[in-house]
Amino acid sequence: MDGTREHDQTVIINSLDDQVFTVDHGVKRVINEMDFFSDKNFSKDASSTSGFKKESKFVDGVEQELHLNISTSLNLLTKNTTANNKSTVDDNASPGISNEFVALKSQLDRVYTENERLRAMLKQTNSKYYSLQMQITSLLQHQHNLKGESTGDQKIIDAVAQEEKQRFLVPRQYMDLGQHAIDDKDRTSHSDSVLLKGRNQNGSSSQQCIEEKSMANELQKNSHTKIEREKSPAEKNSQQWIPNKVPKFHSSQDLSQAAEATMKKARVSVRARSEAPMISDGCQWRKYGQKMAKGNPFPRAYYRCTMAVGCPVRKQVQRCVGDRSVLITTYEGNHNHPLPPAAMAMASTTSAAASMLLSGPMPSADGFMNPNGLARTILPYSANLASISASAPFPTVTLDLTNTPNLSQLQILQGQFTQDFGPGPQATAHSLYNHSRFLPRAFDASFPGTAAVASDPNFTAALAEALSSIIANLNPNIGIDSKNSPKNSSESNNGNINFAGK
DNA sequence: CGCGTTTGACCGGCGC
DNA sequence: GCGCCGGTCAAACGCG
Repeated sequence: MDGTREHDQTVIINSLDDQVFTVDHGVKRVINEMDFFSDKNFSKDASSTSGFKKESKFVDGVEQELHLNISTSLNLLTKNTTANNKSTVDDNASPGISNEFVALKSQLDRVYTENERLRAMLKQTNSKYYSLQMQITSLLQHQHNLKGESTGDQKIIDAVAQEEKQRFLVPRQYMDLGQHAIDDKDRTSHSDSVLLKGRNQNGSSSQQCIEEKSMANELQKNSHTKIEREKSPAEKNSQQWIPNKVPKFHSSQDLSQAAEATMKKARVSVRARSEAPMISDGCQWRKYGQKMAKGNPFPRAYYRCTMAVGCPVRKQVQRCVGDRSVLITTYEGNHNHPLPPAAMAMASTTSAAASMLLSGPMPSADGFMNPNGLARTILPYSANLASISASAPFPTVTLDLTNTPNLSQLQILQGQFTQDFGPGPQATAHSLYNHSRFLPRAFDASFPGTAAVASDPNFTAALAEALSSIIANLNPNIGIDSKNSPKNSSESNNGNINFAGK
């Protein structure tokens, strides 16, 4: 019965303190903080995850190596192995228990198969995002190099300007929207409804959302107040951090600059349940300030990215006044440096969401982008997950990861897509279909342990990655300029098909 | 001693 | 013009 002892080791996620335990014959041991974005979790080298190495031995005849994240899902899906925090098979099991063991084994086999499928999905998604992020980074760096090195070459400048102009054609519309939003408070309040409806089902939903919107608006408002003194020489040279003022633009060149500035000022707010002071997103942050925000008893912490000198990315972390367990993390700016795979997920999420916000092809009859329509169209299946606020000069997309939409909600998505987008490219529609197959599976509340996973901040961050994947697929303008990298763009689509096919 | 955090001061924008 | 507010700075402090 030695083989059955392997079943005694299970992984339990404590959704409250984000710690992962192994249960070895009833002895609970804390391994470490689980981080869906850490290298080790996505690494093929399972041995690097020292704490989970023992998970590798599992069931006879089944591949032994399991990744942390998959192991987590596995055990969460197998309530029989986790529900009681103890082994379901005794070392001295009688023959009468053998039937139960066989049943458990078959169940584990099924679960393992399911996890294999999920693992393939995760790997596919992760690799796709890594690829996309690297393309974005290289493109941005290439553009900056062109700008910086060829000040005397008017042709290159013009080419870059032209490229920028095309790239930010829609953000120009957004600038109109922003001004429009400022000038017309009625419309502003109307757009606010995007945030206020269709959210949490609990009683604090409105308060939470209002608080969140307030924070986002505060960010946006105060983004104007960036002052020259904060810029270090390195930052000035790198052009990565420009004052958040909204200058008046008269020429097309100014407009492109404005669009670029707007692009950098797009904000992504992530709501996730976490008892930890900060969600783990794989980046290195340094705290540079803390303030008590009006109307919120919890302090707001200010962090800046320290992975590279002069990286303009900043984030604010604050607890929701309505629900203390909800951590609101607001990201601003784009990284000016390559990111480790561990940080790629959240960075891709925020980047994709910001890109979606700023480059979404959302023309409307009146010439303005309707933020409601934007949210409804780009995020047709995630009405409870993402929302867009355009009530301030700088847009904010909010990823609400505190909820787990039910299956019925997500099953509507496909229909909504066809309705909103009409018959689109086959690859895109296919990828949506695939995602819609993936998401309900991930969110299905009927799955044992899903709620616990969903409440884990790291899981929610991983969920954000999946969400951004969908967002990126729905919006072909996101992430990379297709004309610059048609091959990769094509590969991306193919990847989606493969993503679903497995 | 170096690095990160804390915290009071300072700044500019905005509303009245 | 004044006060409020959010964001940032930078000196002081703590920790390894």
